[in-house]
Amino acid sequence: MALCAMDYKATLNLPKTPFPMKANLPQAEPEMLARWEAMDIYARLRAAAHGRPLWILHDGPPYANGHIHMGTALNKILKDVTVKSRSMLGANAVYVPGWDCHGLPIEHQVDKELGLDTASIDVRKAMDPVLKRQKCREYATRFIEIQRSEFRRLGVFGDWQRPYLTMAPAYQAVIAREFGRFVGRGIVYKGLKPVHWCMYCKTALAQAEVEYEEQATPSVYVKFPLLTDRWPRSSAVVWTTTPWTLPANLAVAVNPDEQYVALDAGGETLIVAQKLADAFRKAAGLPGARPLATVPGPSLEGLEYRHPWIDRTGKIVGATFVAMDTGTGLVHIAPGHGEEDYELGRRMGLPIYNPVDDDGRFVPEVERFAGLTVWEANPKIVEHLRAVGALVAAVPLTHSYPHCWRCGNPTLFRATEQWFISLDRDGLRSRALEAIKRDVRWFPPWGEERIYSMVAHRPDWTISRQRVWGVPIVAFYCRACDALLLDERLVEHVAQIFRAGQGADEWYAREAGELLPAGTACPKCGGRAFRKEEDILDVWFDSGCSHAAVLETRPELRWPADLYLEGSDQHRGWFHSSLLEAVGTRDAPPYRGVLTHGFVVDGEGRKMSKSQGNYVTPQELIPKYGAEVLRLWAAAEDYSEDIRLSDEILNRLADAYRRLRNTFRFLLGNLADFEPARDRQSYARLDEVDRWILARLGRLVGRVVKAYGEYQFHTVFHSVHNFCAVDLSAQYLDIIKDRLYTSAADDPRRRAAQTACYDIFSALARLMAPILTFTAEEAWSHLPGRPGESVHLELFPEAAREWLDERLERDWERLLEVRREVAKALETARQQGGIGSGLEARVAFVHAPEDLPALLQAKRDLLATLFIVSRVGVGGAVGAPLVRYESQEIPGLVIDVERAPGRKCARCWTWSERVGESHEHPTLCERCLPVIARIR
RNA sequence: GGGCCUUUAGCUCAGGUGGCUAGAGCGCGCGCUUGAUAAGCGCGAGGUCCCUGGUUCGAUCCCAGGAAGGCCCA
Repeated sequence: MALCAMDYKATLNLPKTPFPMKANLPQAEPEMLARWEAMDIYARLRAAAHGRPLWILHDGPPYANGHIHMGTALNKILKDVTVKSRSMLGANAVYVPGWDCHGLPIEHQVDKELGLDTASIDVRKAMDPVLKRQKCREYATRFIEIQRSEFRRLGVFGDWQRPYLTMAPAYQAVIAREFGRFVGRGIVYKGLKPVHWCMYCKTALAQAEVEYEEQATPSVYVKFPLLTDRWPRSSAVVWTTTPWTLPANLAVAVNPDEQYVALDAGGETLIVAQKLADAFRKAAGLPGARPLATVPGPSLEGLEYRHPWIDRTGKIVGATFVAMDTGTGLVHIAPGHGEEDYELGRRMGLPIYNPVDDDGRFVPEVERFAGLTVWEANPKIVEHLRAVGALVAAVPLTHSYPHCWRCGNPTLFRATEQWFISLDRDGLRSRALEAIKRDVRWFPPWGEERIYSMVAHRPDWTISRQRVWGVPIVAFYCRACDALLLDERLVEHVAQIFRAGQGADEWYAREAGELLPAGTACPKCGGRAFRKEEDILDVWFDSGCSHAAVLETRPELRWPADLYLEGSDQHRGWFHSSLLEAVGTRDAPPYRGVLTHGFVVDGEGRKMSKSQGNYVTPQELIPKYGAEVLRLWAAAEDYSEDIRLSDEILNRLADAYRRLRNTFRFLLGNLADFEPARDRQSYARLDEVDRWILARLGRLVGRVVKAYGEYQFHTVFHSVHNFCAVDLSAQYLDIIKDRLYTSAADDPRRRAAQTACYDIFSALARLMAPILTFTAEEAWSHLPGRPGESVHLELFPEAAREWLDERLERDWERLLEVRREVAKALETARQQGGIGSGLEARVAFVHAPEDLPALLQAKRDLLATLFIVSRVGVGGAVGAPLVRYESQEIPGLVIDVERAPGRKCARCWTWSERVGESHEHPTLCERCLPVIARIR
């Protein structure tokens, strides 16, 4: 009895797999995380990699404040991809994450919670420091917990049980000890430096505590009489918006690259920049002032001037920072009141003069204005300038000026005592510069130039902060004579106390005498009573010590690290502080390589900001796309530049994800009955198309492994995705469907195709595992045979030598070109309604140019399969075709398309003239008959 | 304002040392298939290679200037 058409379907080997098409990532990922946790994947990885060469990515600690954002997510994903890929390349890639715990942002949050963030409260004295530090510690701990679970949710593997924390007592002890090492090198010093100062809160303000607001100020043009007879009654004219800084004036700067003019202003001579002369004449109400002479900037340098009203002289100096957009091109320099002034003053050997006290009042030595606050003094100084004839003009002006974020009042820039590490006293700068060039690889290469010029031009490292939440600067003062007690051995002694006890809290819990070795005496006066320094170390010093506190102390790690991997802002930050710390104490950089990535920006390339409304967070995206799509995003983008993120981008990546997942699924579906040990076919028994795809796979493996080695993850993604979409889905898999489905299950040629599918799947799952961490694992567990317990414990695949067959690749490259032309010919026939499926067609090559006749002849038996049509004629035209197609791409190639002769086989859907030969199965073709016979 | 960097189809990316009708995948449009089916296949339409000059027989690629954007300083 003949089977009806529907029943033949049951005789096919259609794909079958429990690996679902729909990933349902937001739900599935947490289950996978639980599975990894249950098997303790990180410990398993360590055990598996035991004895392999160490490879260390040292984690730059994120700040333990707030939830993670897309930037931190990107960074951690890139680190994870790096670590996982190194592991699969054969290394023992240990990853210890860490957190940066000290510092102002946390302390300020705690101040707020405690109600200490109001004006006129000295935060250092407002409460018991030990108590406050406890609050800060709790705050940091809270966010470490939050961030840890957020990072783990991304699928990042690492030693999450034992991360490093800069607030751990042992770490704090290392910070103190490292500070001591700098002391031992003799390059730690105390000096004056201008900082933002709030005279109402009576505190120094960090950069982050300053807000810029519009403020109305008097701007004045002031004459500084020159002591020269080059011009009659000449004066340098400066312009300033802060008249109160004039008492501290010690120099006047000109730009050596600019031209100046001497203006004749009714018997006196005024010197201003040529470019600003017109604007000056207008502002000064001197339209008639005529230029007497042009003077190059450098010829003004060295001239002496008299202070407008104070009995002292100063000199004109050159400075390239003098701008030509406003003012007169001559800048009044007060080294105690400005950053650039300070740097210039130091270079010129000027004193860092600050005549303003903590209350913002002039000190007694300032005649006329002593006791006045700078704001009270401002108008009086202008008046006085007018009285002594030094005022050329006063112009009211509104400009942005720094204000205190706590009390909202305008701040002063005022020199205060700070601690520094000298960059030049012991050659730290030059050693660091040499290390940058000689000992470190920078990815991308321009990172080298960037950090090089920063180190080359930076001022001495200011390491002090006037705060509580951090590690103290371990120094003492004699109560009797106020002498500074700063000694490496004393610092080390204190560091031991930190290590043995409650970390740096010991500093605050103990008196100086309990911190110093018994019998310590002042070297100056022999006094035995001391007080403690109150400043703490800058957090950049803390994190800069991580190489010492982590790499050197953990037995599973190694100094130096192989790689630091952070955003490009860290050239100024952690890369920089770590380098200075390590070179300063160990004469070598803490890393062999530094990789940087750009910043996350929106779809238009603009920075993300909450106020702009283009800000998205991982917490919003993960429930929608799953962490896997974010991982794919991090890997797909070229991170050496800015990384764009938008709905369209994520949707495209979700599409790409589906394609990759479906490729896995299709491969697995066709491996359902494949037992590698039993069914695997040798290379020699594979079909030609199988050998071709393995050659392609070999190329892919080579390219991808190389790309991982060079951290070129976007190349990995694009290569694999292209392979799946083109080589596999559109070509190989489409071609072998017929063989897989219609052959007898154990037909060696079917097993041959499965052998190729097995190798392809096994390679793809491993190649993508560092990126598609969840999906590769899920798919891997469905691999027939006995796959390892986790794909992450595997190594990357290697291409078998026999796979590479250049002759085969060349032939197939050509055949696939022809295939594309056949597809166009079929499409033409389809448009005319002549055929639907390609199997309804027969194609014939009417003309074929050059190499093609021989090639087509040689491959004629596989052409129908390759083109997925029912018949192919290579011997010229036959009868009147449905369509005659002349190729544009391959000139001279002419293809006829006609309806395939015979009837459609009910089982394999191929058209054949031999359908109907069997009485038992009148709807089957000659190919299907023996298969059915075997199944019976 | 200064230093470093970026700018190739709607999106993500390729385009060694200057020379082709500038490529790929995705997306989009139109078909096919319904035995990868909330899938698969085919065909097709998309680009003043940021702009302006210059060098050159010839520039996406080299040089100069500019625009937009990013990071870090000021």
